Amino acid sequence: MIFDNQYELQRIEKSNNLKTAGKNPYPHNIQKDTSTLAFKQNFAYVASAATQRDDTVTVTLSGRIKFLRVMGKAAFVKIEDEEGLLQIYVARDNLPEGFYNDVFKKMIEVGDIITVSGYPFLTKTEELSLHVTALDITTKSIKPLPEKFHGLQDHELRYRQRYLDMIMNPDVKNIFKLRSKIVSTTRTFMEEQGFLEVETPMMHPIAGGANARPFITHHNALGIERFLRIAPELYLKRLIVGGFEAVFEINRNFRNEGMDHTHNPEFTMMEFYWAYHNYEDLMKLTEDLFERLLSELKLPSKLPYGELEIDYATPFAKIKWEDALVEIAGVKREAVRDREALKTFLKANNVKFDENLSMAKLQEEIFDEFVEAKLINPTFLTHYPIDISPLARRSDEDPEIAERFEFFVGGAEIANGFNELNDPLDQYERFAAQVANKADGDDEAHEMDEDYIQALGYGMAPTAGEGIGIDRLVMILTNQHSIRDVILFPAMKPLNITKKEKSDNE
RNA sequence: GACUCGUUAGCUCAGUAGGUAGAGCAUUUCCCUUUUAAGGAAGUGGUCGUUGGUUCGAAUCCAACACGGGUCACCA
Repeated sequence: MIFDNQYELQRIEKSNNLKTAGKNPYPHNIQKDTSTLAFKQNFAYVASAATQRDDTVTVTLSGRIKFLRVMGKAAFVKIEDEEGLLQIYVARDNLPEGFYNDVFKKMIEVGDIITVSGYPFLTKTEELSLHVTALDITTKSIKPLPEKFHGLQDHELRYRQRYLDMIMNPDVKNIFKLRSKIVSTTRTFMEEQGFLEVETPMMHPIAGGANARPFITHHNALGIERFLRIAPELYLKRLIVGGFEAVFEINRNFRNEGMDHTHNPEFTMMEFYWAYHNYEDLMKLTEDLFERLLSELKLPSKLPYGELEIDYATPFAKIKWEDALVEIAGVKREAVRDREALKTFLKANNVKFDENLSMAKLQEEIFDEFVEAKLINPTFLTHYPIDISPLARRSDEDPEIAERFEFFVGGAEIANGFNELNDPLDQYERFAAQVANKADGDDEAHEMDEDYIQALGYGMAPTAGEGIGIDRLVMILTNQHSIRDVILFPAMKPLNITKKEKSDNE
């Protein structure tokens, strides 16, 4: 039996007693005609009424019992629905003979969902409450709730049992309401800009579009392996080849890598591709999106993020990659394109690195170590080295530079965009180089995607594309510092995994 | 993956010269018809994360493992 502790057994007995008393502990077709919030709004006038009540009206609402204070022949109960708490007053003499003592006190308890009818009144302490004239069980809870004052604190339980977290910490619901609003606002905004929302495969024959290790799954009928997508990029660009000129997708990506406060194995990204536009247009669109989000969410332009304050006033700052290394990291201007000088800089700052790294990778080490965390206000980094931008178009002015930007807020990467490489031969060679890297042991290097090359062979209009991490976007806008606090059911290790199961998988 | 801290009643937490476990809330019984973590009285409730080891004796000391938090690494 899954419910076998003493509290659960007691509650099951109460549930059975309800049945014996002719009351279904799980009835359906509940007719409620108001909510806790509407009750408080609609009956505020009771406070100024002479009798401090209005017993000419009767309303019905449902909620979960969060507090129960029985004082002999009367009780105060706080019930909670989606919108909040409401106090109800239950007195013996207002209920059918015997109901209060035999049913209410014996069979109904904290955690149960009840439906009550009654009229509004003001208590001695001037709290607008419902004076109950009818009360019934709506859903019997056979699991006791955590302690009412401290609630549920344990992070592990909060993530594993999000439903319980939501019951005990109702504020978490606000984060997910905001998340929903952010996604729907983003979707509406993109559609208004003329983008078409599309859905591309989640199961890929080749995991491409990013450098990351994929999850592998199996197709039984075909007897082949599939990879959960690490990015939708290559499919979306096939659609540009096919003739759509502005597409976007908001959906999940899967990366088989470590988990921490900014990484969940499945995460939500918006990617969009815009033909006949360039990455400057993307940056403008990103600014416009943020302005829209702040106004839609009714947020001021300066938002707290932990100890920081982030100023979202547009236009956002722009800084070139090499300038950031010089001005923020403190690399000497003449050293920026000098491999040996970059190594000297890294050594002088006690950064461990691989001596064989290319110049761009050395720059990246410096960037990651000394620049990224300092990009607090929204900032576009531009003029990336081509060497660390395998899918981006080469600059016409400087072949070492990619027409690309990354967007940082609060010291974290939020978006990445660039002019797409549409030269099929150049793309073929870059894939070939990645394949060589893979052969040398880089298990995150791209594989050759011949169909994608074929697609580019037909000609992809000049296109700019961008990916925005939705989870991180939600984090910075809601002042949450763990990705697990913006994902309803974050990935957790399984409990009770046996050693055998584990060794079987190794 | 590394380091580190944690895991004790349903929940929040105490608990070492090593001597078969405590509080508050919850729960059970009783009192109480305007409470606000209601109050008063008396009870029930625990494989002290798991498995081994040291010991006459382990929640406590040791080891391994599991899960979680934090930091780092990985993640353009």
